[in-house]
Amino acid sequence: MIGWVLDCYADMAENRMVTWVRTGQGAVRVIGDVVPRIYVRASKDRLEKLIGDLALIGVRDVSLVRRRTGLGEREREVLSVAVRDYASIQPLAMTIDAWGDHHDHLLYNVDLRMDQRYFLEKGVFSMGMVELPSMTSRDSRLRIDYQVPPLSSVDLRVKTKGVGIPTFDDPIASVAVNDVVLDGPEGSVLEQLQALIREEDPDIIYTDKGDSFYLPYLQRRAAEQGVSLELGRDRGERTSRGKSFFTYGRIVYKPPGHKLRGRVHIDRESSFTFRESGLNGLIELSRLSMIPLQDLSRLSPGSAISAMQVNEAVRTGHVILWKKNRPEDFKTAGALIACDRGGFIYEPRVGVHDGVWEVDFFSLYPSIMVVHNISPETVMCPCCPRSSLTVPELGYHICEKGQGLVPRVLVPILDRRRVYKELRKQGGQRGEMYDQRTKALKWVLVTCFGYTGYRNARFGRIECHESITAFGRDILVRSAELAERRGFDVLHGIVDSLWLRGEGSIASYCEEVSRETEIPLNLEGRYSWIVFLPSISTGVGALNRYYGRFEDGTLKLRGIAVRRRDTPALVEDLQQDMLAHLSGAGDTPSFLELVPSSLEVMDRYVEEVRSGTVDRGRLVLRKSISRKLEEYVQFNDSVAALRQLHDRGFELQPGQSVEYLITDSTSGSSWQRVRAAPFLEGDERYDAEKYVDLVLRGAAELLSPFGRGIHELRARDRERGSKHRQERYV
DNA sequence: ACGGCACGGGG
DNA sequence: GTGTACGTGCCGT
Repeated sequence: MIGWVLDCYADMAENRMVTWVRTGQGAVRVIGDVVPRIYVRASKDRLEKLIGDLALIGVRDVSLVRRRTGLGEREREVLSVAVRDYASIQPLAMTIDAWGDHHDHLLYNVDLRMDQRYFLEKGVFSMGMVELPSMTSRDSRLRIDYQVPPLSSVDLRVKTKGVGIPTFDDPIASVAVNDVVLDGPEGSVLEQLQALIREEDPDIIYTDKGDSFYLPYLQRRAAEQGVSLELGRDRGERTSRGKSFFTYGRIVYKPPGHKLRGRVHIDRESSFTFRESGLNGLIELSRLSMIPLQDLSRLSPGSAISAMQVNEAVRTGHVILWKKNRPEDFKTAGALIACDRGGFIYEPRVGVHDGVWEVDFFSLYPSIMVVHNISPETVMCPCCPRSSLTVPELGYHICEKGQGLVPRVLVPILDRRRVYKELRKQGGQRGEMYDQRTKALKWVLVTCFGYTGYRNARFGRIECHESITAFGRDILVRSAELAERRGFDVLHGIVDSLWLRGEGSIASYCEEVSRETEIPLNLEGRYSWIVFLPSISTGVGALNRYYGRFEDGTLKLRGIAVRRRDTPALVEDLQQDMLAHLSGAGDTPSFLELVPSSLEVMDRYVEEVRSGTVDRGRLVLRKSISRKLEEYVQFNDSVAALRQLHDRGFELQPGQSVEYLITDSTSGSSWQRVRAAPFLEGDERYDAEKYVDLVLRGAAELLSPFGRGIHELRARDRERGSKHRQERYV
């Protein structure tokens, strides 16, 4: 019988691996074994002593084997220690670790995932095809035209009885499974739900906020009603702990995961990869990283690339150094940053420009890593001190002898992304599927660069990060020079993109640059017009704030309010409406002609705000919080809203968002100043003048290069106000 | 004037 | 298990 690997996890009590395989006849549970091994590197004498010491505490299944303990190194003798009890891996490692320090010995393969160990040993992988009952692989990980498993799914939606923020004490109002709505007495709803899930037997259950609220809520209600609720195919949920952590330059909150057994729970809210690239994106990354779908849905693309690197290392005879250091030590700035000047930026020419070409490199940073063989073991490798391959500006030499781990992992990813893009262009029913795979791979590629500079990454190294950005700057500068030589005017350039104006052949320019740099430079499009915005503080070109209209009519917007998460719907709508108005222009003169009339769009918004009739929901601001209420040292709108929530017994974790309406922006009292969104009833007075100012700012952001900055628009507003008053008196 | 605080990026 | 550093702008004191 043939099936697909749906899920895999360790049964810690029995020291066995449980794999769920989806066959034509449904899902089958397969029990398997893997003996986890940890490895110790030490001097010969020390290893002899370790063998004796381990025997004293009852660990006798040890042997000397040959493995690579570092990238680019030859195999050496290490001690392999079999750990029969899955729960003892960490404790045993800590015991051994405590017997000496890192001068005496180093430990390896301590913190590998159990599913990863199992898959690597069996030669199978998540979402791959296997033959039962032997669990032998009938699939190949890097196949492009793989057969996608026929997964069935249901959508689970829960409604609670109660007002404001739902709590575990609210009874269930209704539960919907796809289109079937279950309501009535709570106990009966839960029993019907159980029966329905058993009958439908879906492979995937989709929820929104299933992790952060609804699954634990349903369990709690079931316990309260004295009924049992089992949403998986086997008993028990695999839960983890919620956490706030620092990433992407800010704090985010990750709720505890609620993973089912034998069925996959995907919480759309807590799955970045699903949101960005759908089920096909998840499946693609699950196959490549060998991380089970359900786990992967809760991980970042960075974890996926990291897993791919670990897998590649293990397959090529490496053992993986134990990462004990947890991320409490933040980077001490200084020397590191001095070397790293980030991506190169041409100062944009502020204002509107027409007939502008935009060209972008295809996955610039990952391509650089491949073309220039950048990897932790290849940059300043000990084997090629006189290598002719060097990094611009920095002079680091790069290994000439072999391809590094990072490029080895990247090549198939870049190839796949290119092929999927081509397949998508050919059209057909599978277009959407290829598109999703492309998006998933794109994210993996983006984070791969970030990981090289991440101190907690397994294969990170700051010199790699520096080298990549140095090559990037060099490539962009050379490309800009080539453009100028062909008579193009370089209006703006940032990291992997250039904006050019001129009469030359853009196609042959792209060809030339692609040939010279060995990295494809693609034409993103031609703008009818594009506006580069100034920085308010410095007045000169802002790097990443622009909006433009492509010749096919689509808009490209960066860095302006519509793109920000904290912008209220009102201001977002304002900018969209103004942009729609401006997109009627086809060139610079007609654009400038439309600027005055675009202010009429703004005027309508101002009037609506002052009339007091704006739907309160459109005025809600959302801010993510970086700390707990008591840790804030400065009073502001968010803190006011947090206090309100606190007063009513709700606490938010760092990384969660707070939403509120501004009711009196000048008030020092929390309840006067804002109204937290969960307590909104829809008829409260809002601070109209505050919102008028937000509208003016939204408009000024777009029009500041055209004599309509915030000061001008405020003055105009005051003037119109006094004119209105005069008219009324006349 | 200055520190506290939050946001974006890429398709 | 969690990409980086940085520019930017608003707000409160």
